[in-house]
Amino acid sequence: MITLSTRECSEARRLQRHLVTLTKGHTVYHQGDSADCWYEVVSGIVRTCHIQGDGHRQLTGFHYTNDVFGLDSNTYRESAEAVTDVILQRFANGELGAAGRSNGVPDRVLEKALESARRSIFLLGHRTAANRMAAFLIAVAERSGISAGVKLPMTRSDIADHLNLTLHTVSRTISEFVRRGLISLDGPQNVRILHLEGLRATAGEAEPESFVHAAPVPSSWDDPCESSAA
Amino acid sequence: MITLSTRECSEARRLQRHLVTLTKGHTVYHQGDSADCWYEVVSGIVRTCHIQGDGHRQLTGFHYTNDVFGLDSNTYRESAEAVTDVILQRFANGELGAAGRSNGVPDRVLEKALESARRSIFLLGHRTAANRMAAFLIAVAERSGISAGVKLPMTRSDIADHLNLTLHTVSRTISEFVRRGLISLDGPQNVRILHLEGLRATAGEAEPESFVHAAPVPSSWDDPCESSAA
DNA sequence: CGTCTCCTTGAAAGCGTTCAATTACAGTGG
DNA sequence: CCACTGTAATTGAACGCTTTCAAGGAGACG
Repeated sequence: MITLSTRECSEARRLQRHLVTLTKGHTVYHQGDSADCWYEVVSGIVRTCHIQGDGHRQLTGFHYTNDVFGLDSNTYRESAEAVTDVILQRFANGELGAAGRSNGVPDRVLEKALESARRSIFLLGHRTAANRMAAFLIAVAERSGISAGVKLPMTRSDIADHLNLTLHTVSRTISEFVRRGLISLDGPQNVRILHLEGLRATAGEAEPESFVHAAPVPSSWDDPCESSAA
Repeated sequence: MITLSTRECSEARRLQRHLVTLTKGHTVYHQGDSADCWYEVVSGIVRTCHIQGDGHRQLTGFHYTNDVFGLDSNTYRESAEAVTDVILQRFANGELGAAGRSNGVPDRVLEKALESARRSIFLLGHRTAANRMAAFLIAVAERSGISAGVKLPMTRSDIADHLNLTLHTVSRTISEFVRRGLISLDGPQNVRILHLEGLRATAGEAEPESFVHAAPVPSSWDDPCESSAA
């Protein structure tokens, strides 16, 4: 199921590997727990949540099949919960080096985690509710294969906490997309994308034709002093 | 000085390593360039910016001494620019494996990048302008050592694009903090933190227990820091 | 001294939140 | 089968924060 290079496979063999099954709504680990394992999703969806001091919940990611989560150094700074029934593969962290947990996690796993974090940053960077919601739908659609329908097994509240909006705004925005003919709904969880280009434009990711590559910054970096080290 | 383990050092020796010097405002690389190097900041501050299709600029991070940036797989999805005069150490990516660039980047570097990405997510997850601005000031202060004054070499516009606000809101929020006695300014770039606990509370990161000003927050903070809780 | 860039501030408009009510639906027990 | 219950989703209306539009000020530099 999991695709690792041969080198990574031999590394992984040294780790304790377990399959974990959880039903919808249950917790994989809590924020503040000792972070001695990380996980890869075999099937289902997991959400990672960070609770701030004032009680605000921030959803730092939805993790689908082959995604990894739980790569924290000391204690988990977010909790992880099953959005659907899930099967996970658990990996033990190597013993803590001087720099904290470091050994035993293959490069590719860290890269995937970094990739995932970046997706969240780009999502949150969109300005308006419609921007963020459209970008989110596109992201979910791309993960599921754009094909026909997109499933949203998470609640509106989950989406809201992921996009830093309220569930009301999420609901209203989805309704607005339906009115505009961008998508249609078959129940709250089943979305059909009718007009992908329109969604892309709404997300702010379409090229407005008008400007090619507005990068007036001079690339004056060929000449600066450059010296090789050690 | 870069601190790497002996194993990482031997790995790093296989890489091409160069020192790069850039003056304020110049570009390290552009979004869309082929991503064949990553960088570590030796001195100064670098910002990484992502430009969306509609022209909106998102600032994905400020990178201080010892921070790394530029760890992209194929082409850079953000550009990197010098906020101040900077000295960087450039590392060549290993040759591209089947999974894209993977070899040659030590675990610790990927971990630092992941850490950095998470900080951005947590920042953007704060709800209001005051929340995000306070959290940003605290983050910058912690990086610089809380000590006395905090320097903000980046422009208000940079901060705005990092927190997903407008420069007007950033400016107004800073002014409000001054009015409330949380900070004082000595020129736009020099901040002195007068009431760290108040800032923490504003960021939403204080425990609800220590919430004294639950409701109104009048502008009677004029008196500098003193007993906030009990 | 003029120009430039950056920062600050006022006023009005727009958008998202908050408060509040209604609807839809799954599960449960009569 | 149907009422009852609880959770999730939708929608309306008013409020308020952030943006937008507009103007003015503070330094740096030639």
